[in-house]
Amino acid sequence: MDVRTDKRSQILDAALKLFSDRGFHGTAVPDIATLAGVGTGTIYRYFRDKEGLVNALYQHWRARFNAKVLAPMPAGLSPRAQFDLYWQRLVGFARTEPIAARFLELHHHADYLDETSKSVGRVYPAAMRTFVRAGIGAGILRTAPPEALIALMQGAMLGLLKQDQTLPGGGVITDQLAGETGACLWRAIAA
Amino acid sequence: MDVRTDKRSQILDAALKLFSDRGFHGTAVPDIATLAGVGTGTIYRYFRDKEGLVNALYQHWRARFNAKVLAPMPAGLSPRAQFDLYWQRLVGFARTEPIAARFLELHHHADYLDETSKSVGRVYPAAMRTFVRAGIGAGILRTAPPEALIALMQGAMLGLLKQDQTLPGGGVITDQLAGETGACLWRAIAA
Amino acid sequence: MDVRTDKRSQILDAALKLFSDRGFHGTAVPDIATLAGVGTGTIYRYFRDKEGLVNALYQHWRARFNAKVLAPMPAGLSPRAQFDLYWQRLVGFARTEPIAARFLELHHHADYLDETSKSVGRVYPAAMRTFVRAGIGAGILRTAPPEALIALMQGAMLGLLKQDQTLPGGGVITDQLAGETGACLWRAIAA
Amino acid sequence: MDVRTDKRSQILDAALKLFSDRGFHGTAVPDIATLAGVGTGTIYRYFRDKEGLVNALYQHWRARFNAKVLAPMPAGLSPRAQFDLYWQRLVGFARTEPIAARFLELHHHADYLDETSKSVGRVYPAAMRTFVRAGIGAGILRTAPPEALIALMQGAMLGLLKQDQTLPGGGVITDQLAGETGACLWRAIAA
DNA sequence: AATGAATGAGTGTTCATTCAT
DNA sequence: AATGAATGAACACTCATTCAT
Repeated sequence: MDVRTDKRSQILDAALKLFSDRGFHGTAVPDIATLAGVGTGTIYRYFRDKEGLVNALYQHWRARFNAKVLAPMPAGLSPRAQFDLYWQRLVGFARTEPIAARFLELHHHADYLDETSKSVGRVYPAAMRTFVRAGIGAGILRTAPPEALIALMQGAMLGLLKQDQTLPGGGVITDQLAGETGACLWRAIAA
Repeated sequence: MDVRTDKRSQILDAALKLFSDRGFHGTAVPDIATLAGVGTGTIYRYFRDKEGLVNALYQHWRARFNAKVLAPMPAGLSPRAQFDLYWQRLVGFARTEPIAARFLELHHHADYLDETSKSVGRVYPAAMRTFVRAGIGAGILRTAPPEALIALMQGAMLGLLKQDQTLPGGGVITDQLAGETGACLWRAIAA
Repeated sequence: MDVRTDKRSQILDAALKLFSDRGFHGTAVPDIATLAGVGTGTIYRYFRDKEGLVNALYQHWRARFNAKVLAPMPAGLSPRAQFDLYWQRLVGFARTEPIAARFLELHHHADYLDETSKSVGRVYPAAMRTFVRAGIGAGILRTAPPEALIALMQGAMLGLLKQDQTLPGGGVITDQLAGETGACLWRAIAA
Repeated sequence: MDVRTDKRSQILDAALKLFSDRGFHGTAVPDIATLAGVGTGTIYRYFRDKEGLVNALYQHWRARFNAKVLAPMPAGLSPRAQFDLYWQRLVGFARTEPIAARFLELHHHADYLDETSKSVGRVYPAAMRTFVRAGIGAGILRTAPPEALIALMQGAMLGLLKQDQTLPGGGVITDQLAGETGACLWRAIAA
């Protein structure tokens, strides 16, 4: 077990939890240290400063999100099956990593994110735009402004997340709920 | 013009702008005073403290939002027309008060909101739930978990708002975009 | 009595004493505040930061020193009388402002001094160089490398100051001591 | 070469350089370790703590200085020749060990020096005092307060050192400059 | 013996809040 | 009523020192 990596991830985990609960400015560095079970100074051995920490955290989770949701699709899937897989991945991420999902949403476009973070953050929206445009062009998706379809797809996920957070402990996004929402969503955007 | 009321709203306006830009913890009280054109101390004549200010602000705008979106519907509207009116009001609020819309979304469920704020914040979700349940019961809306339909309705708006914020100056939610999104949304949730 | 000016000079006085006792890095800002009888935060209302404070202090005292020592000489003085007056001014400054004299010596060429400070700090050495060169050219001062004469003039003062600091409370530089040292010094440098 | 001694002197060398550049409080212990090419913890195997290190350093160099400058004079030298030798030794130390010379000057009377350091530091001034008093008594030096003559002798050296530090790299104290300064100085103090 | 990762007391600085004017 | 200078608690961050390896 690599100790260095170990402490680093303890810090990242603690920061993830606190930042997504209280926001960046609402979280004190010593609180992160305490939750991580390390000394305050230790945080500064792994990250340049508090901003360096959020950025590392953002890049870490945004990259994982991208990897999971934008992984290559198996060839030969029908458009509907493609959509289902995409939706399933999105829901999967939100369910296995609800705190990270909230963190990513909360810190999108924050002004303490550096260029690298912003750049990783642009990957997913860009892929969405490409996907939607292609779908409309191929006559699979409704002929409507891409922004409308994107708003619906992004929003459906946000809507589920928001409700999930309302309940203590979350865990509301059941298979059935996710499936039904996906089905409705497809009906909204399909041609 | 009542001077007292005048200063109070100058403060509320300044706070709205800064809180929605930088968040609660990222905003300094003296900055609010400067932007409002009043002395720092003056803020404490109108509000108990910084938390009192956000709560007043939240309650003010949440109430206006509720009043606008949940206003009584004219009698005799078809379900579809009712939905259109509701959607139109939602979009209307987001377009005439984009900063307030962002503020409300950003501060939903923040831990510095007091019971009154939380209570006002529950009115709209509750109304949505009632509306959706009634719609399903009446066979107008799709037979699906109410949470799914709510997620779609809430989310569609959030999706538009998010894209709007991405662009500098916003203003992207055109009549056409709003209309098309509403139409898709109806298709998603209608029976 | 201008309160603003008052607090500012209390802070400058406290900083002068502590910086010249313990050096820049050895002095904690809260200690300055305590000695000045103000809150810690108050220091930052008058000075950008700790460096801003030392620089203000340095410029203040270096300017006073320059004004006193380099003030225009009455016309018609013999070279010897000119030298005596200059020496008298130098000793006068060291005696009336021993702490400032020590502060100036201690912080000469410190790397936290900004360009303005360095620039004010160059005035006196430059004047010395000019004076010495002119004196040599006029046959009044010994024909020797200017650096040698400057070293002697600067050093004589430093030598007195150093001894003064050794004794508790200082106050050793009596009129007689200053006069004799000046006389010897003149013998060293006169043609 | 004894490894233990070797590391110890690497540390002393690094500390000398940094302390004379940035002062005691301005120098971080890990920086000393890095410059010395040893681990941070190693410093604490050779010295109790940071204060122990400065004190060892001060005592080391003050002792070398004393040994060099106060070494017994060959018998039978004329007063003038004795003075010349003394001055030559002083200049020699400043030229072969400019960093140590600066270090000793900078840390004279610092409050983190312990009794031993202060005691070693008193040897040279005491010897000076004895020498000057004897010279005056013997009619060789000017009849003037000893403090005046000491101030001139100490100061001349300081004056040269100060100018040397002003120039990048130093090395300004040429044989000629040192000789001329010494000659002037003798003129100042000789009877 | 030597290390350097880890620590937490201590630093410089900010900012919510007060209060004399 | 309105102010903004003043405050000190709380923050982000540093660094002398320790200790497991």
